[in-house]
Amino acid sequence: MEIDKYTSQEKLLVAVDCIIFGFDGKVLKALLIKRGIEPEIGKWSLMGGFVNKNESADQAAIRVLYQLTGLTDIYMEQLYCFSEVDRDSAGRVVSIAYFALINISNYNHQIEHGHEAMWFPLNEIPDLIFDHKSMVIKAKDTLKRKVASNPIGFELLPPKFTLPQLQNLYEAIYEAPLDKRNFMRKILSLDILIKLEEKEKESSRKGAFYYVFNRELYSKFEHEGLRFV
Amino acid sequence: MEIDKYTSQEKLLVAVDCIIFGFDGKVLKALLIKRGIEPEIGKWSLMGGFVNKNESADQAAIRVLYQLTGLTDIYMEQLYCFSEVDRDSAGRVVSIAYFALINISNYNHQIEHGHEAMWFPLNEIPDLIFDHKSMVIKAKDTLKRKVASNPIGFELLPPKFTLPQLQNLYEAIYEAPLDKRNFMRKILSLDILIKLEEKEKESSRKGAFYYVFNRELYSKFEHEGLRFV
DNA sequence: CCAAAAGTGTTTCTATTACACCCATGT
DNA sequence: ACATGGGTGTAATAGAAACACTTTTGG
Repeated sequence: MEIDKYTSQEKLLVAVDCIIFGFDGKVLKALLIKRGIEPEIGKWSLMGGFVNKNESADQAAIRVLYQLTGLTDIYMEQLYCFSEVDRDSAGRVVSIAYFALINISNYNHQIEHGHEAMWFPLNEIPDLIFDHKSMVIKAKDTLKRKVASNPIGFELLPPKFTLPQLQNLYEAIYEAPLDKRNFMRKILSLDILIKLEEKEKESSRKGAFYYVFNRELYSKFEHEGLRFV
Repeated sequence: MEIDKYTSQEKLLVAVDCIIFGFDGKVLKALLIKRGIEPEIGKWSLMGGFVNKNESADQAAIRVLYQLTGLTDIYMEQLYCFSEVDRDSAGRVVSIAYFALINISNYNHQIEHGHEAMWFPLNEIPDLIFDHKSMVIKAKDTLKRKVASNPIGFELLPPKFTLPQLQNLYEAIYEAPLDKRNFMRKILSLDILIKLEEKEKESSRKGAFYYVFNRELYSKFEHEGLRFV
């Protein structure tokens, strides 16, 4: 049984596309796939799929991401709805773009999923189908803006991370160097990180202390009241 | 002739809904209409309509606004795409919400358009159909955030306005009083307003100088580099 | 002459920036 | 012993916040 009292209205195909960001310690990357269906089969593309009648766009984005990468429980946020009439050369498709932030090491483990997926540094994104390039650009802008006042950068790092790692991340997002002392002071003054006794010893002889982000400490602020950079 | 190679995919109804903000000199308001179609006919609602196959969501929003108010050339921005499966009780409709900023005196002139439209102060919004209330709330949040770093507040005022009027607007949006001297200094230091010789004499005996926003002066900054408050 | 709103400066405080050396450790 | 990246403090500057009186003019 289906209710639908809006007869004689034109329906449209509705899709989701995901800009998946990852950080390898040095540069920000986006995950792309070789498109598996016509048209434009074989070209690089964002991960996407259609929204079914029984699911919301959020649910579709989560499903698509899971089907194509096997990933669950990842940070995802609606970016923008792209709806130019001719944006898809094969039909009228409205696409709701999402951006996702993932800890890149979580995905390299499960690349065996078989899809031809590949990480591209953001300044080496190849030609993409349709309007996917502008989706990536908008996602990058939005990330840059949001990361300054929301605690979402942590989503791109492992649960335990060092301050130099966090700083590298911010430098990659801003494409600008930051002062080590000022950065440390500012981040620590927010009082949302917990310092562990343990040290990361891979990338230096001295070793850098691990920290974890503490959501409880952050939630005191709630209403976007923090400046991270 | 119609191309559409994505056969066997479910299509959905796609709509736009507009949160129209106005400012009467004292309080921020939203323009609502009594819904003219079933279901929920006669209840208060945002202005909305379906997206046709041959138009983008932006175009649909502009069209809907024109059809319902007669207004053209107004500031409008995509807010968010609402797509919960049950958001519309009469069928599966994905709605792309837009917010519009208008100079309220432009619309009071043409209220003869016959639709049962009415301005409501933002803190006196009645019950609205579907998820329209959450659209209004999100629009208000977004406006609050954007107005701090983008020169969009001016869209809510007449072309010529006084600094006290501008301050009242910011106070209404922030729901907080601002210091007159600090506000004036900050706004004028941005160097994007041009002072006219003319004074507004309605609201005080002394009269307040008119200013106009100068888009050329602003465009030097471009990349969201300004803080208005 | 008075009520009502416009306009005007200075000081305090807080946040941001700039900057250079020592520390710990594995090889 | 040395090379490598981690960790630390202080001074200068700029921006934000607090604050009260004078000006204009229509009635």
